[in-house]
Amino acid sequence: MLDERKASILRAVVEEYIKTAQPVGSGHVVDAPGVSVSSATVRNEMAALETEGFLAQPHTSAGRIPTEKGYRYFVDALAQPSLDRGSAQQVRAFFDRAHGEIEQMLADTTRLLTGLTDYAAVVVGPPNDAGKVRSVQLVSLTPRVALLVAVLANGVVEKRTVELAEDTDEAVLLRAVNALSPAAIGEPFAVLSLVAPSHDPAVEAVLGRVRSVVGQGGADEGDHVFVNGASRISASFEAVETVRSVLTILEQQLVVVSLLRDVVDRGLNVAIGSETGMQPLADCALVVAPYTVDGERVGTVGVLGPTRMNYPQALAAVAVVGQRLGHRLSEG
Amino acid sequence: MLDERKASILRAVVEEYIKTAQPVGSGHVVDAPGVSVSSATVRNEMAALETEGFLAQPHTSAGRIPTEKGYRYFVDALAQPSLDRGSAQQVRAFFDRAHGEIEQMLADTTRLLTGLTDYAAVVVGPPNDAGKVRSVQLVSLTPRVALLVAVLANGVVEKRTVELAEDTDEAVLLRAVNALSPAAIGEPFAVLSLVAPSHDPAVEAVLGRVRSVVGQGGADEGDHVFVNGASRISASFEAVETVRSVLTILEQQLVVVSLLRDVVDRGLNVAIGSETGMQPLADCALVVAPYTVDGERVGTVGVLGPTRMNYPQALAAVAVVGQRLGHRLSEG
DNA sequence: GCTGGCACTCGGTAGGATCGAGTGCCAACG
DNA sequence: CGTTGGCACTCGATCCTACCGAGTGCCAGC
Repeated sequence: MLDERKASILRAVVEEYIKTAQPVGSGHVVDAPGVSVSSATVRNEMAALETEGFLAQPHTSAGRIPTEKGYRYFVDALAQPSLDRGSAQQVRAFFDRAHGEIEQMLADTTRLLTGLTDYAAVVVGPPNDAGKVRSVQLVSLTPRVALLVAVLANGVVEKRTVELAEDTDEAVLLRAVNALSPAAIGEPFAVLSLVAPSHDPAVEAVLGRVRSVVGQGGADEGDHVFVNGASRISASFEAVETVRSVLTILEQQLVVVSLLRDVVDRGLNVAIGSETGMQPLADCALVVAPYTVDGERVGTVGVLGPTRMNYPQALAAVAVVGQRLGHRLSEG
Repeated sequence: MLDERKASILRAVVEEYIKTAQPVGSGHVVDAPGVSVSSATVRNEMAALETEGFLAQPHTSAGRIPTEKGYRYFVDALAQPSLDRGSAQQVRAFFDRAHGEIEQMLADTTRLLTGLTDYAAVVVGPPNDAGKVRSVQLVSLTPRVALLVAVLANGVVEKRTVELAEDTDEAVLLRAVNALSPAAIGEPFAVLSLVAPSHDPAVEAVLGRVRSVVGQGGADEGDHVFVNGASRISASFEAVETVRSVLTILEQQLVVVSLLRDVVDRGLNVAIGSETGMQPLADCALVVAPYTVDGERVGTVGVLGPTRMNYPQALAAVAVVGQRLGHRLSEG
């Protein structure tokens, strides 16, 4: 815990550093609110903050920059989320006219977040076992290939190609659907892999294929992730090397999903630097918020930026977008 | 047209520059195949190539680097596509085990191309009017929202949310589907917007919504684009500013689609620098190949890298992947 | 026409001086 | 005793200069 004055100084350093990306000297802090002492006193306090681990010096006789611990204290105790009027308006407008297909909407949500914060945005959609199956269909595409299409109550459409024996005709597909529908409707999608065997060998051949594709599809692509604004990463960092490694992370959907899940599971809404658990994100901070549909957490929205990000704005944007998105998906 | 020796020198300069990213001096060219003259002669020839516009000097007394015209000549006359054994094997393996859902497969194809070339890869999928409708369905999600799901013969699933009057019941949806199916099956998806009016006002209300969402959906999201390997862009350029502007382009799907379409329409398979028509891509080259399903061009694959890209490899990779992808989609 | 030789150019690197923002410390003050 | 002005000191950033060397253009001779 920091006393009032130290807290004010830390806040001033963090805010200044976020704005300028330059180490902050005692001279720049003296006229910050809550700091009505001389620069010499500020220096003493800053030295104390350094030994306590909140600030660091890039080199002797330079200003201070916040450490992860400093950012953490700032986020926990000093920053209060605030969204400027224009952004709030933008969010409202977005969700007022938001309509249409769920995936499209989640993708558009990443664009909204990118626009609000100028950082890369991530939205993890509802997992495919979140929605109960509303409809199952098998559509023949070619003589040897059919498409299994399942519409879930939350609007997600799951599809899998099903390879068929050469001589499978439409009637068999129809019978297969009739076997699948009662078993699946009202249940999670994954239940399709447990459909009971059929007496008819032709139908059972189809059901066998269905069981296997339902399982395997879920394994490697269980969640739908949407990423946007990767180009903003390159605006946040000087070192091209950093940019490359962060972009590489963002391209790996599975990594992104587990990263967000991990952070949310730890009960955090901000992960700073090493708190992300990923070495390439050492200079990044991740602000996340889960969103709920009918009281249940079904997904996450977040933004990824540099550790020196505008936390008040990012926190507010992520929070309000998560909340509104949940609402929007709840009402359907 | 260049004489044999000039061509050999140009080839040597381009290949060397692609490898090293350093201006190439006459000394590095003398022991290239086809150049059995002294460095003084090479200097004379290089000076000639410069006045002819194939080479440029970053500054006096530096080596030469290729101009766009130089790259163009190299691509047109000197480069022959070649895929190393390992890559060819990789492509074959990919398409042998490729199966499953079309969108997933197109996305995986971008990953394949990125892996082969180490450049950003783009795949434009079949437009939604390329496939004939195989099945139409209206699935009720909530009392006021239904989902229109159309499965096309090429495996693409088009979906639109349809808002309903409060009192629309399942029977009405069923009647609406019965009106839609005969009109649409065997026709392009867009035909759904022309479905004949129904006598039943409740059904007609649904059809009206369907007509409007079919049209509007197609307007802003007609083509499916898949981009991958954006992080490779940051490995290709030194200047973070260049990286940012190229990434920004790649994020705009509509821009990417029209860029590729434009290049293909001009009959090119390579667009170098300003040939792309986009100022931010001045330092980039785009290698594309259309792919055909049943003899009809339905999409494009491509890679985007620096102008000093490995053209032989990129040309070969894009060509073979385009061809194999077309095959794969043709057989279904 | 090709080649070796040569003077010249000019970016890149290294060393050195200077500048200034910022620090730590200390003595003095209320 | 906490606060403050003063001061010596540090060290990255900037600028200048010298120098090196890769590379060039040109020319005379083969």
